[in-house]
Amino acid sequence: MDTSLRRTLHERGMRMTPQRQLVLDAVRELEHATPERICEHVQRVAPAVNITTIYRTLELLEALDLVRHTHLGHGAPTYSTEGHQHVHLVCHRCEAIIEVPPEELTDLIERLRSRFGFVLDASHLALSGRCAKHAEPAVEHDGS
Amino acid sequence: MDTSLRRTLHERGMRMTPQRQLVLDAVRELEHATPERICEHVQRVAPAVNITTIYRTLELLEALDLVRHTHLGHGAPTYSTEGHQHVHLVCHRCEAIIEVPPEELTDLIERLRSRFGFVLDASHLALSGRCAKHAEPAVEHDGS
DNA sequence: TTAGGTGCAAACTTTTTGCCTCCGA
DNA sequence: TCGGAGGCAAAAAGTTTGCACCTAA
Repeated sequence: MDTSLRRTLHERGMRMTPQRQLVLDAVRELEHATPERICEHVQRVAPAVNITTIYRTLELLEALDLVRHTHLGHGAPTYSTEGHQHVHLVCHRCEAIIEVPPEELTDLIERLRSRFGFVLDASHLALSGRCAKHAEPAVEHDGS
Repeated sequence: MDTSLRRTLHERGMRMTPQRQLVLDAVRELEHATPERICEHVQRVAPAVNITTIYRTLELLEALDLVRHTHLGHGAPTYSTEGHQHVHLVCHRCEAIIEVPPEELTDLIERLRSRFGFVLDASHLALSGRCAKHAEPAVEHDGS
């Protein structure tokens, strides 16, 4: 399955290791997992794996574009893979997260690419705003 | 200028204080400032103000919808106000940030509101992806 | 036999908490 | 004089670094 990972690593003088495979697997299985959670997951199979290795491996996998991280609200970032495609609408009044299909962004993606040459990563995007329940602002801004 | 802030606080049994005014002013002046930078800025005028107060005040102002935070890349979040309107395209291969006018999002905002009741906060949005220079992925994903 | 990779411990950065004091309504 | 607010110190959370050891090429 990860022949291409092994090859990519080898091309760069790096090695495929059980730890790297386990971390990648964990990211794929968990989706939106923090380094902490990934570590716990990996340690169920290989208890000796250290959280330092998790961080180092996540950094590596991200540099190889195999995983990506997002800040959903406060706290630790969450990691996911391209396979996990959707957009997150994060309410900044409550902690609600609405997942919507990436098709909502098709037009925007096209526009950003043609105008700015920017390739939007729609595989896991977090957009902040207010959910239906909290649509009204907390403070009315008057003209004073 | 911040009569409305004073009133809002009072309605909730809270008080207007010099610290709160200074933090709000700092966020407005600096734009995209980290808590650290805001603290330094405030301390130029009032050296005794503690970073704890910065954090507490930012949390308060955010709850009142007067400021908002965004994660631009790694590291500490940055705070800004509604007055600072634009969208950030953050390249996750380099640290480049392209600022584009919020009008690019008009359609999306409409769609999210009508379909999901979600009010997107377009005042300072960070979209991650790859800039023109880094448009090609680091690893070619083959079918193997 | 050499360089990459890992584990471990410690350092570091960023944020939160507890507690005491101060102060305005 | 009561409760909100801020300062200070310590703790907690999250991440990085230094270093020794191990191992696959």
